[in-house]
Amino acid sequence: MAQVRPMRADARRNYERLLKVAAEAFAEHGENASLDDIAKRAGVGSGTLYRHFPTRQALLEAAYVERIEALGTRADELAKELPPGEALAEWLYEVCVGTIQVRGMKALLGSAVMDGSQAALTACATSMKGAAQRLVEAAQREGTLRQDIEPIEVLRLAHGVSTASELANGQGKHIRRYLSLLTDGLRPSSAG
Amino acid sequence: MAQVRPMRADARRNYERLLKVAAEAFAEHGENASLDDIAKRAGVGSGTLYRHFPTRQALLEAAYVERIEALGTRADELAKELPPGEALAEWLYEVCVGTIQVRGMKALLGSAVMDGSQAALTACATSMKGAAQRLVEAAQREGTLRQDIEPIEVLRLAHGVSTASELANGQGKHIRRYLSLLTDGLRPSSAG
DNA sequence: TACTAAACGGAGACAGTCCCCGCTTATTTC
DNA sequence: GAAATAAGCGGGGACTGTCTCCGTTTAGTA
Repeated sequence: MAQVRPMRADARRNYERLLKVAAEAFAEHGENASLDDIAKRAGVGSGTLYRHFPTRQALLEAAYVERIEALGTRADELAKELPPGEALAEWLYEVCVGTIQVRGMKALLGSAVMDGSQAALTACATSMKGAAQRLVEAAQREGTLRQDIEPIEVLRLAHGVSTASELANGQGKHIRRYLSLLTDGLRPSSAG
Repeated sequence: MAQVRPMRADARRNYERLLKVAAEAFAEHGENASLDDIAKRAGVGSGTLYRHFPTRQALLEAAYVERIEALGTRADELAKELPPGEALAEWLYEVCVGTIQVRGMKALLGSAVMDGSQAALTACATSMKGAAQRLVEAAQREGTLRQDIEPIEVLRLAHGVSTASELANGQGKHIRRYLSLLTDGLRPSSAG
């Protein structure tokens, strides 16, 4: 394997600054924050930005990997603390909250679970899918989640729930409700 | 009431052409089709386009009202043909299909059911919400839909289902499945 | 200190939005 | 039919954003 020579000091510095500024900008203006503006705020030319991050996706991804990987870790914590079904439910809740509250993460998570997206191979995607798989399989073993459903489908449906909650425009106030509608179904409960 | 003087013949002509071209363009390039390009293809200046349709939303709406109102009519047809629960299910399916297949309609339907959107007062929004209300209330009376859910929530959830199906990227192949997951819930069926 | 490859940065080509305002024309009036 | 007029046209241009190219600068090395 070719030895990867370490980044030059100035390059590393710029890279870090760009990431920091980008995270702020995406949080503030959403996924369409101006890239030239991010470069400017980071005190570099736009050429530098595009060299480090060839696409908006790449920058978005880099800016939020940590947060996404934290969701992966969180999945395992929840798996230890709660019974599988509840762990899955709570994890999906936290995923949805992140999706809505951190502007810019929606696009990223979306393309991570999108069939045919190049992003499907990225660290974010891998980490999300891994976490989902562990929780889903556990819940299925436990018998609280139907067998005929794939981990990635659960992620896609969660994304759908985020979309629905977003339309209700309450800073995520409706996530719990819509998630439980999805879990319980739209039919009247047998208890009702 | 002030008498509304009819549009001048040339104005009406341009208006019609713009609508026709816009519907094509949105279908082809999605909701972000270039407006100047639409003007050009319709053989008018961009000023003319912006005079008739001050915002992209306005154009989108005008281009698709008919189709949306057809969905309203369709709701009533289905209500006659099928028992309420099934009518609602089938109608939601058709709504989702439209949302996905006709590029550009997603944004429109989305803002129609979005809380706090100006579009919430438009013809599209009214017609969709009316149709949803009729079907939802019938299904609730019949007892096949839980009582604690609002018509607009059903529309939002359907929009979520469209989003999820879109991520699965099969030209709507997954709509039926995701819609029934929503209807039945994610728990194992009592039959299984 | 001198060399070199890596990295920088910003000008500029391009695409999109949207407004402004001088010009054109459909309609009305006589 | 000609003149008057207001409704409507249209494209130039200011602005914002993307992304590339290439001459210049600089970190790392010997």
